[in-house]
Amino acid sequence: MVQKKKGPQGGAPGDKNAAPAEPKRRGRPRAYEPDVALGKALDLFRSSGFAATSLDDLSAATGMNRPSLYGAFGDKRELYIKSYQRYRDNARAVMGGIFRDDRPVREQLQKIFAAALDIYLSGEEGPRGCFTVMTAGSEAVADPDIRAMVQNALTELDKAFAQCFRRAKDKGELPDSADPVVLAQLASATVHSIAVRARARVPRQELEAIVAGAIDVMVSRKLPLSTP
Amino acid sequence: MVQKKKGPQGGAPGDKNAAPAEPKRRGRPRAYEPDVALGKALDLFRSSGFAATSLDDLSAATGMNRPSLYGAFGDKRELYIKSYQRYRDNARAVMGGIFRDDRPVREQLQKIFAAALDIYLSGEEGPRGCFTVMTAGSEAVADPDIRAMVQNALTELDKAFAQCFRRAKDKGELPDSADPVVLAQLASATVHSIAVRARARVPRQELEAIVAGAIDVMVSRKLPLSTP
DNA sequence: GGAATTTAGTGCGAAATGGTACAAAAAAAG
DNA sequence: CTTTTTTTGTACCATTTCGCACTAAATTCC
Repeated sequence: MVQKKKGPQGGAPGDKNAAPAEPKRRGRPRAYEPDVALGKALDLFRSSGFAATSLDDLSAATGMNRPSLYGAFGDKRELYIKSYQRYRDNARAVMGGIFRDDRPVREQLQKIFAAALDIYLSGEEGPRGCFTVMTAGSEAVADPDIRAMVQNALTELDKAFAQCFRRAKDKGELPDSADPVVLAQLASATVHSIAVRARARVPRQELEAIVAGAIDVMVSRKLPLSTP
Repeated sequence: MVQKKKGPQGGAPGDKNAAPAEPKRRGRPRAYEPDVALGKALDLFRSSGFAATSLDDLSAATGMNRPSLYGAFGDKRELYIKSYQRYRDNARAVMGGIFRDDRPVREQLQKIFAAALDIYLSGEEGPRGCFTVMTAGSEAVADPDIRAMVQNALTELDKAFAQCFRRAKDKGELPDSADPVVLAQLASATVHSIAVRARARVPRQELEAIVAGAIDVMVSRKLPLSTP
């Protein structure tokens, strides 16, 4: 039993605000919290990929035995997909906020890339990179459903960056000649690149230097000041 | 028996120029050509990755049975490493020439990216992307030897691009403000990005558009003509 | 307290996997 | 022709892997 035993979950009766839709389970209570378990599964998949992660590994990491795993999430592929969706949900939650709020582009880009680096470099046994990039490199070619999710993630990032640059251009932070879509693709490419390098254990400092250089090129450091 | 049966390999006696160092094998002749077999193994690994490729798959693809595979290349990991080295040798052969010869940067970049796209989009059952990126996403975190090779590949590309931009700057094709190292990182990032997208089956046309946009930003299309 | 319901946990089984032992085969050397 | 050397191909083994029956628990409803 790996996971923390769940205490009485209801709290005071009539407490509807705490956990959404947890009325009164009927049979034996679960010994795991699905959310926690899925997080552990995601960690494993991010470290080792789909094929190199066995159900036994997942079972050990989640603290659920295989039948429970199966009952809760379906077979390995479904678990992978659910893990990936969770990864994306989290990424969206983290990045979305930064993308949304209104700052000078340069500052915004810095925050976005820093957040990406945090995601890619986290992990107890080495950095784990970007799960989208990893999935593209493994399952995406052969599995249409998974591929669709990857494509989705890629275009979503492109679009977020594009909007970011479009707004900056509207605010006069970028020259008229700037093409938001092209800049967005460059920004995405920088993200992909640091994701790849992170998996190769390139030190954070180097990755930050790459990011800094890329930002300088995308939003030319020396434009709004003077034209020599 | 999948591979073409090898004919009498010597040719006329004294023919030393044909195959280098093929004197006179002593025992039973091999039923396969190691080079061809390694190529097939590489194809498989590129499509499915290390973990998802079984020795049976490799045996079937190469036409060698497992003991022969083992005798010729060692265990699965060694075979993977040799496959990767072969991939890199080939990539170097293709790209190296383009990097070396002396052209206007813009033209040179176009040729480099086109060559990369050819490598990434080839493959009978779908595009196979960049083996370096794939390996970074799978084996590189846990296996130090493999990781070292990946790091090597990454920095080699960075350096090649950097030299390319440095030369262009010397020739006056780039402004003094241009930083060859930063531009090189952007170029590498573009390569990584189209590699990832290729695996997600993004159509070639889109990838070419990304490349075109990136080139425009790196070597500003409208600089040598006028400064508005 | 007892029925119903839901989960946990053991354990089985069929298939696949990586690796190897061993004999038969094919060539050169003597 | 016999020996030696090298490779092939079959067969095998130990382990892992995925998935699922089936029983034992834990909880709610009556």
